[in-house]
Amino acid sequence: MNEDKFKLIKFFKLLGDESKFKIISALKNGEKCVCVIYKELELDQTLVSHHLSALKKAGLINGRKAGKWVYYSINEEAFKEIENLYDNFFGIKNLKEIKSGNCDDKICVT
Amino acid sequence: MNEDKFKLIKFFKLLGDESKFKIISALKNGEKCVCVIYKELELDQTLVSHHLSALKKAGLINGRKAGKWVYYSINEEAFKEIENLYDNFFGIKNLKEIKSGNCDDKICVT
DNA sequence: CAAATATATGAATACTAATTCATATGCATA
DNA sequence: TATGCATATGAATTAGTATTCATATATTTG
Repeated sequence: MNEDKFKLIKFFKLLGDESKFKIISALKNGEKCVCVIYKELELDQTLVSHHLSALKKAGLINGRKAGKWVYYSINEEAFKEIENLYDNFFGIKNLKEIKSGNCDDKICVT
Repeated sequence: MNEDKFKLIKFFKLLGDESKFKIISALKNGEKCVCVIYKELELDQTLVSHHLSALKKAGLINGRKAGKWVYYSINEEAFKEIENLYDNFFGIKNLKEIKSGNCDDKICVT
């Protein structure tokens, strides 16, 4: 489906940014508050905040507020979904044997 | 390893572009020459050419020249590698149970 | 060889997204 | 309540990348 394609593209676009990738990596082993994340990654607080809000908006992470702090964690369901979508689209197991799509066929012939 | 991280990020960045994503999709079932690709996707020849060269440079596709034509195909080895790297980094199977990384620990305490 | 076709390339332009900057909000506590 | 810390937000700036444009190269064919 087409929705799926865009979900995947969006996921790739987000994770294709080094800062966001690092943030997700940092959350792999469980939730962390913003201050821990940005100190750990040596990134600006405000920058991390922007990235977090993009990741949250995309549904890849969850936020939990506790007092002064906000704890972010990976949304495992979202990752599972992405992994399924990926398998449908590109999973190596789905690559068919080479079929020729050469220029003698109807699309390319002049 | 760090090399691996950058390989993954690069992959995501490339596939995060809709045109490149479509091109890879178009190659799923086997090699195609440039003219088939750009007509099929209704994209400019020169644009497709640029994207193909980026994908090739990144090692995600192979090119085979035959007369006037150049046939591109997915580099399955590269995809396998990426899939392994992904599993190591984010694979849902690798996500640990929540461990708290809260602000009482040494990093965040003031 | 001349003309046509397939592809590539480099520079110009247009976009998009990341980063920074200034500042606001909310909560905790002295 | 005044101060300080944690986080968020919006605007300004910067950087990076996609797309287009003009053109070059290679190959095939009449």
